[in-house]
Amino acid sequence: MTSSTPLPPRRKPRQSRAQATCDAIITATAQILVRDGYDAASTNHVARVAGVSVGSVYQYFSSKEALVMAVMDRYRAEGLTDLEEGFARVSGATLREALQLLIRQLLATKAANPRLHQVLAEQLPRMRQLQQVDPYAVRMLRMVRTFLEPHARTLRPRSLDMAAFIIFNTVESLTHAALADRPEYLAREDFADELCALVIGYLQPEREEVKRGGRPPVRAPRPAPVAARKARSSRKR
Amino acid sequence: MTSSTPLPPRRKPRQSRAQATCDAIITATAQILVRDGYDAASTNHVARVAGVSVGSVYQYFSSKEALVMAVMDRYRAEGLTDLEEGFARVSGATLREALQLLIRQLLATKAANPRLHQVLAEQLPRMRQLQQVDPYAVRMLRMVRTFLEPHARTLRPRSLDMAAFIIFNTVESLTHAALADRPEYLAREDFADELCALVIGYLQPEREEVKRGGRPPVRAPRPAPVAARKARSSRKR
DNA sequence: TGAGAACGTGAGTTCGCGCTCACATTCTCT
DNA sequence: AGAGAATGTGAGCGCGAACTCACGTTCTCA
Repeated sequence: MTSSTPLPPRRKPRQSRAQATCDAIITATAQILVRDGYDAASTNHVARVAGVSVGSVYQYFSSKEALVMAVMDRYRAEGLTDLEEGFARVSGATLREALQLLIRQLLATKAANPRLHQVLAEQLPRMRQLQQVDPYAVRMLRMVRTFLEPHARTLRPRSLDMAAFIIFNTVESLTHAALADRPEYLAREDFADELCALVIGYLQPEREEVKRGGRPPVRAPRPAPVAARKARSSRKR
Repeated sequence: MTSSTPLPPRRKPRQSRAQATCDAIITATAQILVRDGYDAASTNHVARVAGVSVGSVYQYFSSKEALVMAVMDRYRAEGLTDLEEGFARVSGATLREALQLLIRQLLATKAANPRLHQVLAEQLPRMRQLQQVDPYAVRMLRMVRTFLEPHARTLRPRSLDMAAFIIFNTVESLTHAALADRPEYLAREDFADELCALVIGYLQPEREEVKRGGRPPVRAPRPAPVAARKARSSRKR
């Protein structure tokens, strides 16, 4: 009874040789995705680049989608552990400091391999059709929520779940938008600063209206130690 | 010289019959996209649903991508004029009021035809490859920037271009994220409120730290270029 | 050492896609 | 009316994709 299983499940590598084949296939897929995009990643092409035969590809991956999914899993697993470490590293810091570090880390991760993250982000919806619930997203959201929890009393949002959803997707989406439209933003410090401001401003409790045309009412117990912005009479265009 | 042009350009409908055919094709494409997704929208299928022959499709659209692009153009043109009206309607309001209205309007638009907006958003990157610069995005960004301009003096962000980019993509992306992962959010008032809080919090000038405990001085990784010492009398500007 | 499991092969099958073209029909305009 | 432009038709071509299968090779382990 060595007949192949109906459809999705495939043989798992048991020998190290097989594991190597598997890795080579995933690596080749990633390479092609980066260099030539999704449409160029045909199974035959992947096999050729990986130095194996098509048959071998289908030993371990039930379809082309499974192939791309494997690439996603590999790199998202990295991102996940990185971020976990990041959370651990900032456990004692203030919210602001923590966010500054974490956001910068996330930006750096994507900037390190922009094309890959771009292609994967674009293919995410396609993957969602095959995988009803995305465990990666679930874990990410849970991490953010756990991070917010101790500060809950001092934060404005009442639903931490929604807050986690909003924060996570804001940072992730803006990174991808920059990746696609404004690649130069990724390396700019001020972009990271803006992301921080966005998240922090969201988390802070409400305050009075900003009056139109009036001076900004700084109503704080203590003047901000933040370096005052250089006053400019003319805004940049 | 009535020979067909090499590739991209196609005949434009001159008679009303042709215009009707064209409309039917676009409508059919949209229908299929909504019902069955991008992969099911083959040219033959589109033709069948539209009640015309494949040849007719290729009279007016040079490729399958052009077909999808036409669908995007149709619905984005609607969204654009809607938003333009929205901006006009809130010209006298405060920033907060204006944002509340505009964000709610945008959410309502997407909620009215969620599947379509979802599919189109997913195909946007593919379209970008064919259309170097997206005039829709450009106009949207310009509208947001123009909207921000009169308030510039009271806003925190120094670069209005970056601010427009961030605000537009934040709202757009979060809407799509909700569309895909939390469809129930789209109709919830509190979600719209959170989006408003996000944008307003971002635009407002900075203030004191949220944290009350031992607060280390906020050191932006990149200190202000000119400030030699902490200016205590920073009433700014 | 050898039997059977795991692994690897790649020519070949199937399929449906995007797209064309030679031709038919309908409209416009004098 | 009728010439010519505009519009519409759909069988079919070429192609390359995803995927299979009958068979060879290598490993494992009693």
